[in-house]
Amino acid sequence: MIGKKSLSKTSLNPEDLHPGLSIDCVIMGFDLQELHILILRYKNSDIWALPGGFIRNDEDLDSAAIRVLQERTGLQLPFLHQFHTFGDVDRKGISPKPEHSINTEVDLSALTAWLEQRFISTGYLSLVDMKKSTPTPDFLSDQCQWMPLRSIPPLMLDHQLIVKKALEHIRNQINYLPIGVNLLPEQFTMKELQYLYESIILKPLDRSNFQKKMLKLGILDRGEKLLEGGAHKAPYLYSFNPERYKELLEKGIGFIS
Amino acid sequence: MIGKKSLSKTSLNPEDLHPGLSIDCVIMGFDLQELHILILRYKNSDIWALPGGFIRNDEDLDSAAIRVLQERTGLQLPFLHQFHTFGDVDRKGISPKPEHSINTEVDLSALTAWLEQRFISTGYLSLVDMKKSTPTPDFLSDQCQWMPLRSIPPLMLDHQLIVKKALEHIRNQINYLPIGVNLLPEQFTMKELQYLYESIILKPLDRSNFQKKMLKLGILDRGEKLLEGGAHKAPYLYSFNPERYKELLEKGIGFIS
DNA sequence: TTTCTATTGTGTGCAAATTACACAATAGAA
DNA sequence: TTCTATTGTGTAATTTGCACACAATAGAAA
Repeated sequence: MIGKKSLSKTSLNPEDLHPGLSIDCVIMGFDLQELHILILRYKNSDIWALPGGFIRNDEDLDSAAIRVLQERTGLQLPFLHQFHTFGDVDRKGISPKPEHSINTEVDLSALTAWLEQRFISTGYLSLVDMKKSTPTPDFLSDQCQWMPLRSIPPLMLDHQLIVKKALEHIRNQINYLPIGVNLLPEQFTMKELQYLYESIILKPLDRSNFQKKMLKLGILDRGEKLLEGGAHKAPYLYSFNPERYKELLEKGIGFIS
Repeated sequence: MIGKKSLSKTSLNPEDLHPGLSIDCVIMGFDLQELHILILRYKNSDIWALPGGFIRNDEDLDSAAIRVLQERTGLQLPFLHQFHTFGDVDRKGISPKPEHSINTEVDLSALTAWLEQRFISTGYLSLVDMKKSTPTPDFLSDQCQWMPLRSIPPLMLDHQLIVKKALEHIRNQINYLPIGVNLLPEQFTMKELQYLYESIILKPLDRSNFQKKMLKLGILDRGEKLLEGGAHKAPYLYSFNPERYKELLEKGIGFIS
């Protein structure tokens, strides 16, 4: 390696990076009956973008995605899944450019040139428990926050399209992705689980039949009653049975038909 | 553009290409009750590989894939679908290197260096009518031919994995991909259609129920009797009704359950 | 010509899943 | 104590899936 700086977890030296390719992550969470995604606001601007990053020469594509996920959410073992690679000619010019760098060893003009090239970008979908994640901005941004899907602002480049594709992917793969386990907290009510699925397929589900179907799958353990709250019969708290859940996912048997 | 050679359909000048990224195509056909894929044998070697190519700077990723498809099969409007991007660190060293070039204007050492770099590669699945395609080798190979899936030789790099992923993809998306229309000739018997699906899911289907299901979907037009051949009741020849087929694909309703 | 054989197109019965409701149970509010 | 909203469960009608039965028939065999 002849780079200005030896490789480290935080280096961003173009010489150490795989050229022409980036990663964009659609990080999904669920709260208040709504899907959320994590987005960044670039420094001194109103430009919002998906969390992303580059692939180091000594790193697998998947590892790069895991690293980006960890850096933005603080999660050690995030669930993630590659869904599409975006390669239109006009994917160039990440904005804004960095005005200064904390790391004085990095060549700023080289970095700016790097950020201006055309990038083909691989999209990764990640499903996380919002409450366990700690959103952290990257070196280009000064804000990183959860935003409900129906109120995300315009995004940089084709990031809107990437989000759309991620949503199509999760709908397509709804019976093969660990949606409940990753998006819900340890304990949840049947209604929360139903809202989660409804927010994905954008269609109402029959409460009674949904409940029976989920129970019949055998993936839920029933806990104690939920006491506080509503002026009505208290619902049970459920949790997933990890083994049965995993089994079912592999077979890909239907949560939703 | 300052390249040695102006851009043309056939140029392979590293300066004109997007760095670090390639395309690999799993081109599928169906014949004699078996799935086939198109593979290349590199010049003066026994090394087999998937048809692939690079992305030009003035070209979308999808367009590059279409171009590769057209060059290898001669088909004008091939069906193709991106399915996964392969990015492990050890994906480097396309072999063998070209010993000489027909195009003397291309810098051979630059080309060799280009072929030695690490490539991240996007996989495309294509479904074609074998009888309408004319397999054509590329500048690195001297053989291009259809091979039944169960007898493909060892392939370069991780191409075996790419084929495996393509098969998983087609199985996953079996109800959303235009399998019949693209893989079968204009007219076919119900049995041929059944064999096609069986060769994909690798499970036998009940003939009687399969037939009724397909007819009930309303995507088939029934033609005249097939006369020649077997010493038994002659089967009808069917063809797809393009409009109904397209409708059904969009809704994604199940050919196979 | 007649009979036989392999395969096609269609029918039938039963089990399982889907769908649309009905209803009793109950935590907290009135 | 009664009321209300919601939960957990039940049930009947319908659709779908699945295994197998059977008549029709093109060509081969007799």
